[in-house]
Amino acid sequence: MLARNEAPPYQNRYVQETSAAVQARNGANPKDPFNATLELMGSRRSFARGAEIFGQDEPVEYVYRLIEGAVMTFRLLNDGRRQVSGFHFPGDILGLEAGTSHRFSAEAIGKTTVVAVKRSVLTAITHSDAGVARELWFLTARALDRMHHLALLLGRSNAHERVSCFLAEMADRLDGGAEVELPMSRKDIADHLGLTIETVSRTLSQMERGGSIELASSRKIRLCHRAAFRKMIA
Amino acid sequence: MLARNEAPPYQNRYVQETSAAVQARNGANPKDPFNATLELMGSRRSFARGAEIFGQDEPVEYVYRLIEGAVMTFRLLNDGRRQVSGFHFPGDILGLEAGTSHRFSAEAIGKTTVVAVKRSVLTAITHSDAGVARELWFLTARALDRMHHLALLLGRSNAHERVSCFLAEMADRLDGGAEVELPMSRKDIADHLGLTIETVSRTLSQMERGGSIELASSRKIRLCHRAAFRKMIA
DNA sequence: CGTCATTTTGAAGACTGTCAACGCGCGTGG
DNA sequence: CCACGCGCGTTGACAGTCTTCAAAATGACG
Repeated sequence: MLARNEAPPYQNRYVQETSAAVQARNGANPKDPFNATLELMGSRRSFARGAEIFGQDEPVEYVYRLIEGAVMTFRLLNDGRRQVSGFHFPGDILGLEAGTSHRFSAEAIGKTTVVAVKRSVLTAITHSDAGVARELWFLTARALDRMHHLALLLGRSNAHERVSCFLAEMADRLDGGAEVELPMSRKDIADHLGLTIETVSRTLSQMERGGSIELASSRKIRLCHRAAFRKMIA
Repeated sequence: MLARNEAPPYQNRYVQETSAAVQARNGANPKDPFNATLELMGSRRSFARGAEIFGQDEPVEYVYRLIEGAVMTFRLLNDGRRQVSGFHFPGDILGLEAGTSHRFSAEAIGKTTVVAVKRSVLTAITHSDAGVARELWFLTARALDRMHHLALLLGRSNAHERVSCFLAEMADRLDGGAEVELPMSRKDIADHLGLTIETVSRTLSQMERGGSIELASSRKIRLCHRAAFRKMIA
């Protein structure tokens, strides 16, 4: 019944996943070799709210495993426009790049703890350990799948669908039952969904008036009919 | 001076790429081990215009290397809305999935020839050959980078920027100098850019009136100031 | 309790979508 | 050879959604 046991729509098509990939999504499990390796070789670091973990175009020095808190990744245009590509939670791997520079920035939302592993170490391992190389591939493929989902949302859905889909996703990830405590601001949500803060706010208000959600506070949202949210964007 | 030597904006941040990845982008080079492997193990297949190469949610049987023609990949919603995630040209790898089912569909645009390689064979190799595993990772990472670029385009730019960016990308890929011969229809472009065919058509007409392009025919477009297109979405 | 950031709400406007008609190119068949 | 139908693309008028601009309300924090 727990939210974490219900795969988000864009993930449940993975008929078969490596155990490590599953564990990476569900949180720390020191028994699995891949994440155990990360934990062993890495060192803990903490970031305050708003702190940049890494920046776009910077060389990749570390790969991060998120232990606590929340992180968003995004791209910026020179005129300030921002596209938040995703929100990341404990268990997620961050900054895993095949190239040598980061293709996007990562910023802590609220206080965040990570385990940082030297990318060079990880790379070195892939030369000998094909299992690790495949694991990196799986993680990247999952990120790619999410981006396909986001592109569909951004390109072919309206504000109501975008917000619904976002809430459904957060409900799955944040694991608070029907009650969702959002760590990010309206601006962050808007920049993720390709909307403005006003439209996000208005849409949430309309949804509350329509009875599909309840806004305990601006960040604490109760989804009344989760199934309805789930099938929003099949 | 050739278009192929000018990396598109979302690629030129790869400070370092494997040689095979570079060759995969630039077209057939039988000397590189990865593509040579594909050619050796695969068999040629041809598809007519509009033919489905593989469908979303189908099990992954083959991985394809595009030899001739053009292919588009897309996701569909049950109500018919479509998001074209990308257009693919000779040298590109198609249908490379980390999971067991395709996350999107692929359809031939015009007559297309591919080399199909059993995915199981490729997978088997990754267990022993870490180099191949890393190669698959690189290819997936490049696809991911493109999707980030697309998300920024879909989420944070207007019709004019989207079309400009699309034309710049096609000019780079199609390698016809300033003259671009588009293989895809207005509908395909619209579904890629999150617009309607009318908006795409209108935008192109406006660009022609503004002097930035010339429409020799509806599919043959001449870019007058390519640099201007390049920096549209930095 | 005051200040400032965040969020909500309102009104007006812009951009894109929708609906509809027309033009063009092309293959088919009379 | 030309009429016709059909798919594709273009253009116009209008409508709708979302954005922009503005201001009030709420909440966090010293």
